[in-house]
Amino acid sequence: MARYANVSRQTVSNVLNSPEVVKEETRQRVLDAVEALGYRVSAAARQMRTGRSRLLAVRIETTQDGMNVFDRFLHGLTESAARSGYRVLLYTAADDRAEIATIDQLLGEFEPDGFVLTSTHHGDPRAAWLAERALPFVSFGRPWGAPEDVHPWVDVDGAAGTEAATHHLLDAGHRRIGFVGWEPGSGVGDDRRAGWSRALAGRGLDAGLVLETDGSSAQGQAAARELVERGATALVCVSDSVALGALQVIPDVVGFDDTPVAAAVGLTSLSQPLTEAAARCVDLLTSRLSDRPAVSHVLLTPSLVIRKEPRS
Amino acid sequence: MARYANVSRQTVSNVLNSPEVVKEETRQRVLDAVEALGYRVSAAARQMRTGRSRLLAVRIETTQDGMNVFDRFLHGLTESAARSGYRVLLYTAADDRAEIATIDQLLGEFEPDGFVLTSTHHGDPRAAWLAERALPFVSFGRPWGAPEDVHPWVDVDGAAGTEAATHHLLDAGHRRIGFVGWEPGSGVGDDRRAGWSRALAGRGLDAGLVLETDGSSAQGQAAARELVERGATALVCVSDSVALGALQVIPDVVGFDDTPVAAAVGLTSLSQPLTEAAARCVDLLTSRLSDRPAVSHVLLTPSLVIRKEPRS
DNA sequence: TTGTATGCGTTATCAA
DNA sequence: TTGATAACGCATACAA
Repeated sequence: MARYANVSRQTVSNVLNSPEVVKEETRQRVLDAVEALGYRVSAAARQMRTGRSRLLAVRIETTQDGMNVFDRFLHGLTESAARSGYRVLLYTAADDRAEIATIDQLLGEFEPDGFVLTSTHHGDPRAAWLAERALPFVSFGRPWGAPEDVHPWVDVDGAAGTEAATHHLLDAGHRRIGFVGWEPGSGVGDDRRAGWSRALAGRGLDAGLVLETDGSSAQGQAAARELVERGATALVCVSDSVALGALQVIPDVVGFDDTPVAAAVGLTSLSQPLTEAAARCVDLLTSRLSDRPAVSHVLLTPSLVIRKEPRS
Repeated sequence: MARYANVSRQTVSNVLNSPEVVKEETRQRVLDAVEALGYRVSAAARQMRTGRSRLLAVRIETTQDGMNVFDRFLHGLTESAARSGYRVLLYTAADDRAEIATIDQLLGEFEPDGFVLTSTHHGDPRAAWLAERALPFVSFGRPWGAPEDVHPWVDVDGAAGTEAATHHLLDAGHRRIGFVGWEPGSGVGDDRRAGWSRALAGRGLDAGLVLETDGSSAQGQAAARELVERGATALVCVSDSVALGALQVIPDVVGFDDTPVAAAVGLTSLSQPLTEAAARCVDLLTSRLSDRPAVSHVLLTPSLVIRKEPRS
């Protein structure tokens, strides 16, 4: 490279890293050489010198029934990261402890510059572990049960979503709207439930038609049956999975996540702006990594995808 | 490290890479030091010296309707790779040309040791590009339209799957079984169709009830309507997407891929052994990477997930 | 504005 | 069986 352009290695490095310091003519000559020789910086060598890998590590998730949105988030993350000059490194882990162990190992070997945590929950040991060590990370999901700004995060406003869904049903004339949720204690589940009850409270309606499930369609269906017996005429659900079960019982149901299943069965559902969320995660992480001042968190609003007008 | 264990750096390296060459006592001392200091080899430094990154690169896919199986394959790949000491690096690309450009760039920067290609098709330029340069790669998907062993691959036997599906319907008493496929020329689609017609031929039945679609549920539904008009009493479909459409027309339908949507709507479907396929991809790649003789390809059989007995 | 020297952490080679 | 040395490619400090 340097020989080809008739300069020193240092000049080449300068052209690439601080172009303004090199004379125009020399710069052009080097740039031509870069082109001609198809030169690319070696990530490994650069990492050895700078200590930065330009790697972002993320755990790849799977769920039992496959009705999740992680794949779309991951795609967005990969794309956004690439735009900022980062690549995404994948790992798997069965639980929080295993994930911490893997992160620890990754840190020693590939030295990712940052981590993206997903599926945050109350008392999340992963966030605590990373924060303790002052490692750069962002979570897709709020620090449930912890102060709002203990670490940077991006999340989707579940409450705003279910509130909009409830209003949608109210506007169609429904007055006895139930909620099929998860067992309490799940930050995400409680948040989604809060939006529903807020909407009802806003119209002076009772928010008593609630039932908890394990998130399966089977329990969703059972819960829906009971709520309908208790007078519910429409249901807001914490997920598409339980909504799918509820849909067997009653037509006016709103799900959450807008999974392919929702589209397939004509289920109205709340769609998370996943590409946007992923992009914001990368933003937060990269500004942190380049010591730029960054906002501490981002809360996005889901949108209601209406697939069928409520009947009454 | 070396100082702590009172040996040279080289001895440490030997303990880690060729333990048999080091005296038992020294080895133990070094191992203790490794433990005490929480030592981990730096991937970057090792890569600089050896030229191997222990990275496998894969493109992350998305489809329009989200009814794909790639996420499960990717999870399996990440897990299997980790077991063999490799990590998965993700990238995105809009088309084959962009993918080749990205692979080229990756090669210069992160220098992945191997690539996993998915969604292979006739005249795939990616496989040709990699093969030309003698780069280690394996594809999940056969080299359609090329000699069987131009490169290592893992695939699922679509024909065997649709043949089993057709037999399933035949056994229930159906005699006029149609096939809803993709436009011809798609290797995967043609293969799946071949299994259906083979099963019918085996019973001396006519394989005339075929229609092509673009893979959407809408076209699946339209095709099903027409085939039913032409006398079909049951349908084998090239994908869950078209099967979903067909299901609106007639109950005895078999899909392909066993996506969450199939489970949601009670659609009988063919399930690909994706974890197994991913594991075999890693096997083929790692044996190639360590110059072990490897089988050239692996063909796996999908299994029929019966969700509803055919009526006859 | 450009060039020289150095070291990041490994491992291969070779000598002891 | 162990140790010394060199080199991978880059970026920084410093000298010219």
